[in-house]
Amino acid sequence: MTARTSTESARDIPEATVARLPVYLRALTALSEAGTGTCSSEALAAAAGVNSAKLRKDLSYLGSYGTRGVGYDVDYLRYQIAREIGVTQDWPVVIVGIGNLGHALANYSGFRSRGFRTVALLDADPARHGEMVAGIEVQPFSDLESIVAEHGVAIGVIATPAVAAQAVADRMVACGITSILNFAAGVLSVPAGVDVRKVDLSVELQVLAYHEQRKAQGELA
Amino acid sequence: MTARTSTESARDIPEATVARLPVYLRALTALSEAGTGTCSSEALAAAAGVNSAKLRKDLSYLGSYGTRGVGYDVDYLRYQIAREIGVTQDWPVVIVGIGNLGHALANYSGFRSRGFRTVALLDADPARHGEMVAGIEVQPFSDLESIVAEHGVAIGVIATPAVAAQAVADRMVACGITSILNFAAGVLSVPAGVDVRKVDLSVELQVLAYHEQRKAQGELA
DNA sequence: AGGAGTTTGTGAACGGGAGAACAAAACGGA
DNA sequence: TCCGTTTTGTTCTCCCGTTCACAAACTCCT
Ligand SMILES: NC(=O)c1ccc[n+]([C@@H]2O[C@H](COP(=O)([O-])OP(=O)(O)OC[C@H]3O[C@@H](n4cnc5c(N)ncnc54)[C@H](O)[C@@H]3O)[C@@H](O)[C@H]2O)c1
Ligand SMILES: NC(=O)c1ccc[n+]([C@@H]2O[C@H](COP(=O)([O-])OP(=O)(O)OC[C@H]3O[C@@H](n4cnc5c(N)ncnc54)[C@H](O)[C@@H]3O)[C@@H](O)[C@H]2O)c1
Repeated sequence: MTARTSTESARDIPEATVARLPVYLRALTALSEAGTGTCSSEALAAAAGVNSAKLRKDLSYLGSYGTRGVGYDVDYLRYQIAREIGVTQDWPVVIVGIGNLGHALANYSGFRSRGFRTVALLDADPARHGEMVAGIEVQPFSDLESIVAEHGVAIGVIATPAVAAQAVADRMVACGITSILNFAAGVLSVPAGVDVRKVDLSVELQVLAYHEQRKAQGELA
Repeated sequence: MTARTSTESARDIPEATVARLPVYLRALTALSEAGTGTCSSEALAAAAGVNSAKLRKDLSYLGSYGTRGVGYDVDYLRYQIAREIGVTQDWPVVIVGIGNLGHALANYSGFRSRGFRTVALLDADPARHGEMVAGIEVQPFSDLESIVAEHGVAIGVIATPAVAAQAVADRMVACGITSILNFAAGVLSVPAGVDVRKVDLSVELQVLAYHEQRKAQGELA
């Protein structure tokens, strides 16, 4: 929006790099827990499953945190990446649609341990209200506005059926949520300034099926 | 492997296009159910949430299934895409790790309706054996080999904790599975010829957090 | 102090995908 | 039959991301 004259970490990081930083972060955490103090770009790249040149270029967008001839300090680099992607702070999250998938998400401990705190579970079905899931009570969807206002929620997760997803997204956007993780099928339309990421398991399986079919065809030749 | 002298559909489709074909397929299904017989690239692109030029280029890799001045026949195009990505046939699938996420996946009807049939639910924990989930009995993980052989399974889904994922993948590969959908964190190492797709929900949230943080920084300036 | 050995950070070449723009083709009406 | 309209299929250009390759920088050993 405005010109970016601020302090450090003001350079804009390529999207492809942003998507890999969490992978590096996880690999560094594993190394740290294993007692490793220092690692080379080669070793970290192997742990993260990427090319080492790509890793070094990715890290170079953050700054020069390595030492030539030595490598990277695991804990220091871990902190720098965590700070850059914003997981040093605590992100309140609401999950809407507590069905099969919503239950699994609510019970997933990996979110909490990475800086995401589920502050509410919402569902439109009155039969679900009051149920305790992972220590949190399922509340009516109509409580969305007050909860978002109270906790300053910026991130919402949609796990409702596809037909309800757009309406849920509209409500979320209206009350100030600016990032949405969507598990429902179909495209969400949201105003500019709101980020949507979509996870579509059917697409993943269908891509696998395509390649599988090609393998089978090849064998006939 | 060998030169590709076979019949039609022998051209190789770009990966980015392959990943979008399932999206077009879903949009076409919705149009068909709404009674639409014909649609333009513009209309279909809007329904799928992509640029119309991109859509036309994607479809051109399959062949010339449209009619200039008219558009595409919805059902005909739907069949052509389904055939190309291999969802006209039935794909048997095994799910390993029937915990929170495994339950949700087993209960998900969207897989069955898109040509994927869950033939077995496997778990290493004896306490889970015999439990019925979505009409299927949870079986011991050691039954993997016989089930894969019996049903000709080519696609496996891993929903175990991260520590077990590599071992599960090794067993899958050893008994002939050549496509894996992995929900566990960390990188899987598999031999060439085996496709792995990874779904990492934490990464998705962290990417959202990164952009969210940048938005917040911008407001201070 | 100096040289050999490592490893980072980055410039440059390369490849693939996105989007604009247009020619070719089909249709409909006169 | 012919012309205007619509929409596809494709070409061309640009941009982003990947990878190679190497100079700069640091450590360690003699
Ligand atoms: N279960 C899976 O493994 C899986 C996999 C891929 C995609 N999905 C998608 O995720 C979504 C949820 O799947 P599921 O299996 O959990 O479905 P589900 O039917 O079990 O749960 C949906 C929940 O959303 C609630 N809901 C419906 N309308 C609502 C509204 N307007 N506001 C708030 N809540 C509402 C329902 O009461 C229900 O509890 C679906 O869109 C599905 O396509 C699920
Ligand atoms: N629940 C979620 O929403 C969610 C989200 C993102 C990622 N994940 C990932 O998905 C995986 C599963 O998550 P979950 O919440 O279902 O965990 P969970 O602990 O509820 O379930 C794991 C299941 O795997 C079984 N298992 C363990 N070792 C096994 C082995 N060697 N062979 C076969 N089965 C084995 C366990 O008995 C258990 O039933 C984890 O890796 C998790 O990080 C889960």
